[in-house]
Amino acid sequence: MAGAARRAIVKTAAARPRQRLSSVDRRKQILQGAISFFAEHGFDGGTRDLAKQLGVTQPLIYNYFPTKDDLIREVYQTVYVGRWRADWSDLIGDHSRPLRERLIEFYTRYTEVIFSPDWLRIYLFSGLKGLQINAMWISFVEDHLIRRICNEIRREQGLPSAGEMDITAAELEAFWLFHSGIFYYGVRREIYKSPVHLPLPSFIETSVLAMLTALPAVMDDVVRERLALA
Amino acid sequence: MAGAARRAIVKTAAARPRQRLSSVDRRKQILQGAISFFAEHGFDGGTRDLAKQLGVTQPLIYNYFPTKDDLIREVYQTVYVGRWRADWSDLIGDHSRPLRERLIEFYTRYTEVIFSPDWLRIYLFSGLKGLQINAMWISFVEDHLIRRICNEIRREQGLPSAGEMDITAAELEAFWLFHSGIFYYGVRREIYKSPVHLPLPSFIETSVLAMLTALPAVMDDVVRERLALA
DNA sequence: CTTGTTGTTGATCGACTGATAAATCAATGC
DNA sequence: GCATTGATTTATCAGTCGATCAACAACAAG
Repeated sequence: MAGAARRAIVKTAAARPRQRLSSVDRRKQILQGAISFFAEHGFDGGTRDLAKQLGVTQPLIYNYFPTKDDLIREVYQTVYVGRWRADWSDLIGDHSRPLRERLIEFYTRYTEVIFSPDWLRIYLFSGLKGLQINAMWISFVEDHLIRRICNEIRREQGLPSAGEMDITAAELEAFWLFHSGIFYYGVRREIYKSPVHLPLPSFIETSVLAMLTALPAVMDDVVRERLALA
Repeated sequence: MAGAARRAIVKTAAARPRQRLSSVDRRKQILQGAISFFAEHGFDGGTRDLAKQLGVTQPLIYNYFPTKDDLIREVYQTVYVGRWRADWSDLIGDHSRPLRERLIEFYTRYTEVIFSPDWLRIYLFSGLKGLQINAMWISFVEDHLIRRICNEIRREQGLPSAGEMDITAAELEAFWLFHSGIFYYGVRREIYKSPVHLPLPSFIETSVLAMLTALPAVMDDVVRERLALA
């Protein structure tokens, strides 16, 4: 009787009835919810609040993830490892198109992925927590993007390729200067909600122009130094 | 007797006796301790741990700061409002020295202040917490530094001053690109503990070179566009 | 309609949080 | 030396945290 009455209430009330999902679907739902929840509240956000946002009870989370840390680990896995696009490096090396065009397209694609509050906020949180995610992402960016782009600019300038002469520290840092500048545009806009003065496409165009003007100057400087030593 | 015995122990033992400081000194000590503590652990760090790091008991903190939020507010006040150097803008406008030299010196001084783990970590934490500190700092930087530097570069290039023709969106963002790039060097080094390829002085030199090469190019672009419209 | 499986919940534990109040102790003035 | 003032501590409260477990309920098979 109590059961019947309860069921009736449950069917009419706004408070939705017990939603019964398949094991895999529920797991996915919790993981996706956790991504946006931890992005907003940081990893110190409580599992009860996360459960409330998901519309389930807190112990249910522990049915799918043994500990909160396990859940967090999967969040990282999904957001970072899962969003790196393998074709980014291919795009950079596509000699059938002018470098300027390739760079603009690359940064358009790249920022489509990382300029989301989820991606940026979790990235910043994890950096402050001292996890190695950021250092890993940075070294990945350096190996798969920055060194390649430096090499393309060398090629464009008629300078020796990376195979013939290692990318120098000055070149790497000069490119990091630009790359970080673009990253930080996203942080200003998405995290600090600070007004930016150009829409993203124009900003990318301007940045690529600046990049392609400044890097050859730095390279000349470096190469001149190398030659002086030789 | 027990008192005397205790005093004797206390004088010799490592566990220090009840340190009785003046009200103002204790307040300062707690505030300074809070800066480094919150920088390391974030604002979710517990007051008990902070007290332990200070070598005092937890309730003592509440004798000087009514709530934890009050303490945090004073941390912000001390770190940000208190560390802006008024002479930075003067330095930039000192026409008796070449612009390149001024910029190198400015960024040397500027990074001396902000490239500390305390400053950077609290800055990043507060940004994620949604406080307005960051947006405030950014607009301060834009008004007191970036616009002035853009104006100096205009002057160097024989272009109309900011008074005659407003600094354009493209110029602002182009400069933000560099400024953020320098900021992020500090984040990579101090927060992510990621290897950087140049020591700071060389990095600043390279960045200023890149800046002074690229910005005129962007400006030419902009001015050409303006003239075409006129 | 009954039974078995399993997704889901309510109740609860111990540890820890910010905060309070009363007790204690060190220094100062007399 | 003694009393007073105020800095500091001990003890404690209510609330929240991550985590556990037995009870409950939805669906499928028989």
